This record gives sequence, structure tokens and C-alpha cells, in this order.
Amino acid sequence: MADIAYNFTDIEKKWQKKWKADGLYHSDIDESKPKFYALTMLPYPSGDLHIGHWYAMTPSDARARYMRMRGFNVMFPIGFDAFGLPAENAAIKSGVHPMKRTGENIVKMRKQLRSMGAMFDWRREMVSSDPEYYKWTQWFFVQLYKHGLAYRKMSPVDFCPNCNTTLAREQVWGDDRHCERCGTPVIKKDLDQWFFKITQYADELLDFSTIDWPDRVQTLQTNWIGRSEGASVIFKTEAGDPIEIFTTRPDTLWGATFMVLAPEHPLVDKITSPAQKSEVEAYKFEAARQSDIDREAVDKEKTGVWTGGYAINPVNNSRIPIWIADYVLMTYGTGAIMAVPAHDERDFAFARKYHLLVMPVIQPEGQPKLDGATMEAAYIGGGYMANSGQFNGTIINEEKGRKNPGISAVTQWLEKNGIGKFATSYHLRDWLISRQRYWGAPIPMVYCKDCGWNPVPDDQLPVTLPEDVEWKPTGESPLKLHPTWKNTTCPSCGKPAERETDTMDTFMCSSWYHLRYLSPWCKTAPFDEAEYNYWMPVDIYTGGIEHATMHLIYTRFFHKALRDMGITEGAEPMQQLRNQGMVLGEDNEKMSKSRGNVVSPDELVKAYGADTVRAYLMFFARWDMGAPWNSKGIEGSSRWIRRVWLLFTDPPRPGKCSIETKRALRRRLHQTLKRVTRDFEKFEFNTIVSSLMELLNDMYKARDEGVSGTAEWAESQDIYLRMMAPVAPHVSEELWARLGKPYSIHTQSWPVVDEEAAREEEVTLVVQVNGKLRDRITVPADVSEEDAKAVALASEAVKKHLEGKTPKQVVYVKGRLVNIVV
RNA sequence: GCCGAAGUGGCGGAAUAGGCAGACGCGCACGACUCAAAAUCGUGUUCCGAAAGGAAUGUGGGUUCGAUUCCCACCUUCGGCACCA
Repeated sequence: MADIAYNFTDIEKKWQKKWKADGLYHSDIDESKPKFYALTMLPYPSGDLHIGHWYAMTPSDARARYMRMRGFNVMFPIGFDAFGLPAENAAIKSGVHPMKRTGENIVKMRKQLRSMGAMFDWRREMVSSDPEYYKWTQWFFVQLYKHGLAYRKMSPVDFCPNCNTTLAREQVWGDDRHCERCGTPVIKKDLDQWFFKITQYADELLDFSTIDWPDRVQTLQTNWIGRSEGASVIFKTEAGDPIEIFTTRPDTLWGATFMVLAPEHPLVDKITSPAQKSEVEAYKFEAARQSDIDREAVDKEKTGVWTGGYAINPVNNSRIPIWIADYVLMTYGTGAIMAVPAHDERDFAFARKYHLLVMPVIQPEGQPKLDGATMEAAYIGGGYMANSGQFNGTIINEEKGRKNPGISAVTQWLEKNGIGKFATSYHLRDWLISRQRYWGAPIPMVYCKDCGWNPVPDDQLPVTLPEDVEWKPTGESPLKLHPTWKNTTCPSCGKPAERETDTMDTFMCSSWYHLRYLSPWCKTAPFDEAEYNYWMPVDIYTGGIEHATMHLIYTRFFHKALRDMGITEGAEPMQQLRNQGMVLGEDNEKMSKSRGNVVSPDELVKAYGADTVRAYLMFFARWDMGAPWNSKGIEGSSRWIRRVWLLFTDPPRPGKCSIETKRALRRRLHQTLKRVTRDFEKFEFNTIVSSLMELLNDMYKARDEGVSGTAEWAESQDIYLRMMAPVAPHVSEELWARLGKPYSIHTQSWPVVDEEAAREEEVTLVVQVNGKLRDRITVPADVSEEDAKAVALASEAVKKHLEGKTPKQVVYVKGRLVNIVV
């Protein structure tokens, strides 16, 4: 009887070994088939595959398998995002070299990934910390530099005092502005750093019209980019120095009664009068001392000081005082604003506090005339312009930007008179990529006292990491403390020079890994052109939504930049994106070691087998939503697979069975096939498994009615296993083989729906009286409207509820219901 | 404050295109098998009601013959952004 038992451990090992030996999941260029590039976000080699990885990857794998069966030449690669802080922090703690630790973790995780039985093509694996990989990461940096898209700038940057490195704006999260990785609140530091000009692509990044990405991600990215339309206007100081401001409300220019500059604004010192100097200096000092958290707290009372200087409002030549205040940020717009207290809440609060003039210039229709002296709040709605010279009476509606005709008219006038022009402004900042850490790709730049910064020539790439470094959490890159590594010669003049000792943000590495999968063996270029032309773009990208404003925006930028440098084609790297939700612990909290609620996939595989774990992860929640883990629920998936096993290994039990039984089986079979196919298309994995469970229940009943051994039974088994194969690849392969069918089930085609078989011959009509269910009647599927209504009206239950009244109206929905209205 | 998503049994979740609410699974209850337990199989399981019947998809309105589904207002939870000029 050993043969009959479902021994998942042996079965899974056996087939994994055979698939590997046969190269069943190798994908190569094949012009005879349509290609399909399925990509799942690559893991960081933490050393343990998390249930979250399984949750993300197994449905992605099932979908890739489904597409393969649909006739596509599918590539589903995997690799490791191997650079990053955890390995280096561990080195500081334990002294184990990140290279060693990462290598060991990858070996362990490869094994864990293989236990999933996924169709990864391991020949295409890439590891971002491999010099063969980061050589090209560095090469891309050089290309960006040569094309003016990488630049170095001294600027106040976010610095995590725990991770001892700078962070990109995207990596600073939450109200308290903490480090995305370790949760420590960040501080500001003035540092000379490398940036990528992602802002140059802001407008293009807002265009999602050619890609099928979830609305959620589009919204997050759109908000993150934060585009606003308005005008840039030049004010002048009394001394004649221009001060450029950005405003979304040029229609309120006539109400600008003072200006406010950020304390760091370069003109502050020049404008400040001798009498105000000490006060201004004190304020600047205080602002610099404050953390961003304090400074950017919304509810904080506005403070500021007068510089003693004046500017001229260019639209009406009025003389307005110039203040400095920390509610104006040097990092947005131009670091200077015109203040229109009558129509801006912040300016209003500031004006009232410091007794500055409030001048209403937008009058709401049909309301008493606004009076600047008595207004209790800024008026921010629409109306008509007032106190605005020739524009008086111009209608200003609530719409923003150039779509507002009143604002547009003012902007055109500004342009004609050389006062200002149409302008856009963005929240998006350039991408800061310098990291003061060791475990990353060194930035391939050399500084020479005579020649300045020069990129490392291509033939000297990669700039490899030295292995003999000391682990000290100093806030400086260990590369800087290395005695010799930084010494080199200038690529331009040949004299002694120094290397850049910062490394790159790891998001740079992950911005192009999908290109390395095309040909990780390629020595002469980042990717092989023929492979690129065949496989790109990525057809489906799956992964977590937490990367919406980080990786997913960087990789789009990267692709567009590469396109403009002539390296890639097309505007977008990934055609379709789908995000999974998160698996929480059983306590409904985020899984973490400290909470002790982590679910180990290894143990589950040991206890239930990979197929059951896969099935359960696809079944237990809506994939895009995620849900708390339920350790008991997996029993249901386990039972399902065991019941499939029992039924499919059960010898035929010949018996009498009616034609109707056979027909009913085929009907259910093909109806299920229709649903499963539709759900695979829509990434609705939970209903795929439940449909298969339902069909299995029906097959059990049909077996008891004597169907086993018939042609209809054989067809059902055949199609059942093919539908099940993407979900549970091992057990379906085993049962397929036991039925004597040709290896491998995974190279079979997806079954075709027999519409005729799926068609219902009889339907149950719902009979309602006044919209309430009163009866159900079974009629032939092709019943006529008159017949259906007649049968419904003849129903005893209906008669009872009609209580002798005559129907006012009888609604008939074909094949569904009759509703009698009285 | 702004933007977005989600609210359905004890639980996870189903419900083509506005048409049988609660599929499938977990859990629970009872039964069969067993000396017993596990496993397995069977029956039941939204609430109220003895039943007939009634109520019910966050709340309140609306559209409709008919609303979990569409519209309006609100509440709650989660995620993102936030002195952005």
C-alpha cells in the first residue's frame, strides 16, 4: 500500500531533481513563440526565506506556468539584491565579512527557493554584489555622468545616525522622519554628494498611459512627484537684486503685501539692514539648529523676522517688506515666496502675528466686500479679482493651474510684460545616491586636484571593493579609512589622485537587474542585444507595494535615462504591474522576530509539502489584500491535495451510470475551466483554488454515481491535472505520470473550453414578488419569456403572496429571474 | 488637513454586466467508523422565530421592478502625503 500513500517529500524531491536535470525551466530565445517575461521582485539575501517571499512568489510562479501552458515562451528569472546595510551592520557587530555572510546566505536561500518548486531559470541568476554585476552598475553611473544626469552638489541631506549614512528622500518615512530601514529619526547634514537628475523626468514619470499599473501605484507616484502649475515671477529688491518666486496663484499678485525668504536663502545677508542684522543672524542660527521634524511640524506657530529690506511688487510697484521665516523651505520652489495674507492661510497667520498689511484681491461673488483689517481667516475660494488694476472683475474659479482661464490670462499678461512666466514645480527632488558605507558598489569617480572629478575609464571597471577593511561605525565610509585603496592616478592627467570613497544606494543596483537577467553571462556589455530585443520589456512585474515611491519610480527613471542615452528602447521597463498584500502574523501584527509571530515556510514545507503551502498561500486571502496568517486553515489545503491524490489513484469502479451524470460532469468540468482561466487572467488566485475544490467535490459525487472508467472521467482527470499544475506542480506531475501521460505536464497546453459542454440545459429561475424571493422554478435554458412568466405566475408560492392582486408589471431577466410587481 | 483603499457569519473570504447574499475553506456541533483517540466519511452551522415568516452586506438617504454592486452624505480601519507657496 506504500504506493498509494501521498508521500509529498519523496514526490517533491524526485520531480525537482528531474526538472533540474532536464532543464525543464530553461528559457531561450525562440522566435516561433510569443515571448513572456515574468518578473518577481528579487529578494535581499537575509539568510532566511520568509513566508512573505512565498506569498509574493508562488502565485507569480503559478501565473508564469499558466502563461507557459497558454503557449508563451516564458522567462521567470531570480537573483539577489545582495548589497546593503544589514550585512555590513552584522559585520560591525560580529566581524564576519559581508562578502562571506552574503555568500552563505545566498547558498541557503537558493536551496529554500528551490523547495518552492518554482519555474526559475537558474542559469539567468544575478547577484548584485558580484563584481561582474556591479561593474555594469558602475558603467551605468559613468554613462549618466557623461550625459549630465549625475552631478555632485554640496547640500543639506538626510542622514541616519544609526545606519551612519545619508538617505534619499524616499527613504525617510513618517511624521517623525525616520529611517526607512532602522526607524531612527534622521538628522540633517551638509555634505558633498552625488545626485541623479530624476527631476528632469518628472513630467514623463507622470504619464502612465502606455502601461498597465495599478491605480494605487499611479496615485502614490503622482502624489510623490507632486506637480503644481503656476507662474514664476521676478520681484526686485530696492537695490535691484532679482528674487524669483513660484506661485500657483499669480492672480493674487496684487495682494502680495510682503515677501518671505527661507533663512538659508542666498540673498538674505545682502538684503539685511545693519539694524536688523543681529536679529536675523540669531533667527538663522536657531533655524539651522532645529531638526526638520520641529521645523516642519504643521501645527507649530509661525515665526520670522524682518530683514529690514524691501522689494518692489512688479505688478503695482508697491514697496513691500522682506521677511525670513522657517515655514518657507529652501528645498521647494525657489526658497522665496510672495505672501498674500488675504488668500493664503499661512501668510494670513503670519501677517496677523506681525501686524502686516492684509489686502484682499479676490472677492467672492454675492458676499459682502472683504476687508483686510477685519477678515478672520484667509479666503481661499474663487470669485472675481479686485484691487488688481486692469484685471478687476476677472473671474477666478476654483480650478488649479493653466486650466483656470482667469489665472491663465494673468500669466499671459506677466509673460508679455516680462514680469514672469508660466512655470511648474514639483515635490520630487533629485535622487541622492551617495552612501557612506562599505557594502555597496563604489562610485567610479576620481578626484584630481588639477582636473577635478573624472569618471574611471571603462577598461578599469569594475572598481572593486577591498576585502581588508575595518568595521567602524564612524559615519564615514570604511573605504575612506582604508590606508591605500583610495589612492589612484587621475584618468585625465595621470598625476596622483583620490577615488570617491562613497558607495551607491542599492536602489541603483536594483534599477536595472531585469536587464542583467537577459544575459548574466555577457562580458562585453550589461546585456546581450539579441536577448534584449527578444525579451524586453518585462510583461508582468509582481512585488510589494511598499516600493511604489522608491524602486518602482527609480527603475522607471533609469529606463528613460538609458533610452535617452541610446542604451535601451521604449519609455517603460515593465508593461504590467501587480502588487500582492502582506501576510501578517496570527496576532494580526506585522511579522517580526521580536514579536515572535514569524511563520517559517521551511517548517510548513516539512509538515505539509510545498504544493500544499503554495495552494494555501494562493487560497487563504485575496492576493492583492493579504491577511493575517491562520495556521489551522492550511489543513484545508492539505486535505484538498490529499483528496485529489486519493481520487486520482483510486482504481476505476465500473458501474452503471446515466448519460445525464456524464453530461453533468462535463458541464461542471468545462464551467470550472472557464472560471479558472478567467481568474488566472485577472490574478484572482483564491477563487482558482476554490473552483478546483468545488470541482473535486463534484467529481467525488460523480465517481459514486459510477462515472469512473468512462471517457468523460478520463477527460475530467486530464483537464483537472492541467488546471492544477500551475498551483501544485509536483503532485500534478506525479499523478499525470501515474495516469500514463507524457512527461511533462508543465509543457502541456492549457485545455480548451468546450462551450457546448459548458452550456446549461436547465436553469433555475428565481421568482420574486415585489423584489422578494418567493420561489425557484426549473425551466429549460432556452425557455421563452412568455413561458417563463406563465410558469412563474402559476407557482403556488407566488399565488399566496399575490393575495389575489393583479400584477402591475412582470419583469423577466433571461435565464435568471421573474419579478412580479403588484 | 489632502490623496487612496477597504468595511459581508465566530474567522479567511465568494457573488460575469444591477438579479438566489454567504460559494470554497477554517472553526464549531452532532453522527458513523474505533476498545479509545487521531485520520477519514456524513449531516448541520448569518441572526430572530416552534413554525409560517421576518431581518441582514459599516450608518443614513437616493436611483431602480430589484442594490453587497450605482449616486450622495457620514462613521470606522488601514496606507501614503503634509508649512509644497
